[in-house]
Amino acid sequence: MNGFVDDYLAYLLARASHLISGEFHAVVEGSGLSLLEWRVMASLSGKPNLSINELSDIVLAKQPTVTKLVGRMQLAGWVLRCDAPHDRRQSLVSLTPAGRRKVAGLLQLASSHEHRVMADFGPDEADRLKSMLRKMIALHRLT
Amino acid sequence: MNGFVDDYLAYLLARASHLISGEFHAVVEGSGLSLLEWRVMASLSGKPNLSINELSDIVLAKQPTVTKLVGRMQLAGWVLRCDAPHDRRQSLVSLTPAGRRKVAGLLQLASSHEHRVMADFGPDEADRLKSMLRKMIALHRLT
DNA sequence: TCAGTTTATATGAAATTTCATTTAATCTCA
DNA sequence: TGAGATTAAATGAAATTTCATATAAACTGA
Repeated sequence: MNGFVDDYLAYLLARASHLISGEFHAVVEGSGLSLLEWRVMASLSGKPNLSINELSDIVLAKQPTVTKLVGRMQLAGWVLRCDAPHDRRQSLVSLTPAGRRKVAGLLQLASSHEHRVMADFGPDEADRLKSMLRKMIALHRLT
Repeated sequence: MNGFVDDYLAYLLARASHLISGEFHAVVEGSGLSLLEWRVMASLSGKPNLSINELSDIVLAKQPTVTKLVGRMQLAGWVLRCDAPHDRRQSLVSLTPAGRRKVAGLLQLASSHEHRVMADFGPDEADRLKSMLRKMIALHRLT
């Protein structure tokens, strides 16, 4: 395919990620969210709230990017900011009811998209892929 | 770790890609290149030239982004543009001698970084990971 | 051949991201 | 306790990316 990049692990990861996420982003954008907004909302969906720093780690974006993104999402009515009880430097972000509703459907769609992607591999092979990725993430974790 | 996103294939791919590329980007940026510039130069390193469209496919960026990126890289003296002999709409990008020199060292470093990453897995397991990624890329190829 | 269509790249304006810095709160320990 | 160090988030300016569209060249079929 592309010479060097065709066999380079970092590139294979980037391209696979780009393609798989890209397929689902058609759905996400159809519902009026950007990739990053979707990631923020999906991350918040299980939890009462997350700080800006936690969010920027999870969504793989820089802190000022997330601060501004959250500002826009707050204007759009999907999230809410409040001060943390024990550390007033932190600003905790949580989903509004509207945000919760908005993300609920997408979570279903994401899950079925994932099933379709994994169906091309055997269930064993798909699990093996996931655990290799988890291992790689754990080994290279920054913290 | 992060609830939903912790078991979601698209996210595992994105995070693994982000971490592995991120490690090497420290090196890349140390040599005065951005991630995208490095991808452009690595892609060109095996070939006489590539068109803007081919490049934007390979480096996973949009066409106007690449047009402007290549403009900046040309000013910096790393690449050159020339018209395609058979289709004058195309603009073919190639490395300058300075660009070729610049990328040569990085290719070495990239390769040894990749070896270090893969060493955490057995050689068989690492190859299995790569071929699963290749298969996934092939199955979801856009063209 | 030439009108209409498609394809490749460029471009301007708007939106987003990033860098560097600031602000404000918390921690540390002499 | 309080001065200095550290941490969390916000901010302004600059750089980059994106969207929509423009431009120009190459096809296509009557």
